[in-house]
Amino acid sequence: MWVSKKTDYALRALFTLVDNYGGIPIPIRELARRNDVPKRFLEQIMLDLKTQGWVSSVAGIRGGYILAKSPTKITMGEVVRHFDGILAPIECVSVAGYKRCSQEPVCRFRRVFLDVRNYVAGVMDRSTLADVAKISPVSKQEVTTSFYDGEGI
Amino acid sequence: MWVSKKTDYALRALFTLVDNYGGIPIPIRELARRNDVPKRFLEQIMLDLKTQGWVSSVAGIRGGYILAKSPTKITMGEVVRHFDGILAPIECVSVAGYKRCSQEPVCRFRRVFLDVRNYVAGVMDRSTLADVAKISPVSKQEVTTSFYDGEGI
DNA sequence: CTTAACTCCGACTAAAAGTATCGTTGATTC
DNA sequence: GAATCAACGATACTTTTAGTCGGAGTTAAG
Repeated sequence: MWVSKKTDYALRALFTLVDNYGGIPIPIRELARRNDVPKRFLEQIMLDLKTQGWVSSVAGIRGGYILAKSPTKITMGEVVRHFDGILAPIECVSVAGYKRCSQEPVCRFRRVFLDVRNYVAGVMDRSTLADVAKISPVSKQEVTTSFYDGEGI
Repeated sequence: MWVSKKTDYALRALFTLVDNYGGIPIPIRELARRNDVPKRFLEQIMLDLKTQGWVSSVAGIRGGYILAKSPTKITMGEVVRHFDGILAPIECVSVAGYKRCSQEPVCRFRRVFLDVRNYVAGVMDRSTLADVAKISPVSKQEVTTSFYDGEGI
């Protein structure tokens, strides 16, 4: 698994804030409860999101968090990349975390990973929070079907 | 990065054996040297590949490893999945490592990850070692170009 | 029949990453 | 000034990663 819990939790909180965009601040306690995230851990994460300028906070009673930026201006790619470093499956095909590999002149499977990288980056960077917020949840039907398109995963 | 060094090293060794398919055994020392992999670590990995039935070994002097199965019968997906567990970005869209998530009925970004999973699984399970062995190494030119197709990664 | 070059096997370890928890302090409203 | 928040830094526990090590068993060649 290459999307960490931290990213997962961050996205959960962000989408709650997207739904609430323009409304009154939501306290961490509430964000944690609604999204089934450990409150103390979410605290850390929200602080991080704030540093990134994606959310802003109001202290004191009646305080909490709101989205600081339009959901059309934040992409899935930015969020995942921020918490997990790189989107690429392997460093030799990453820009953000590129590392030279001694085998580059002869490596053949590198192209396969490059292909994957390009697809993932494309999807992630094209998906804004606003876009994704409109998506309807994946049904069990749908998952089961797609699981057996290929050999599964 | 979600492809471990172990997988990387395993693939390097496997492609050397693919090139040598039908030839005499290659000792670990040689596999390690050619592919720039720590010998003692590769030892472990080769043993694992043997258990999987992908390679077989000859003990004693003049011994070493050969591919035990046709390169058309081993896929990138099998290898990566064996060492790294799952191909999916997150457990809730994986079969091999599926775990139920409390947010499934309301989660919207899950579909994005499902999309990624389907693509990755497709590419990986369709690519046999024989197919990939024919690929020419990625040129610097090519990488630089594709890096800037989208926003990079 | 010994020796050199191999594989095989289990245990071990060091470092990093992942997943949190805790104790306090400071801000804000009622 | 009491109640409810966020802010901050430190600490802790677990798992994964990326190896290393010593020695036992196997085989071919001289």
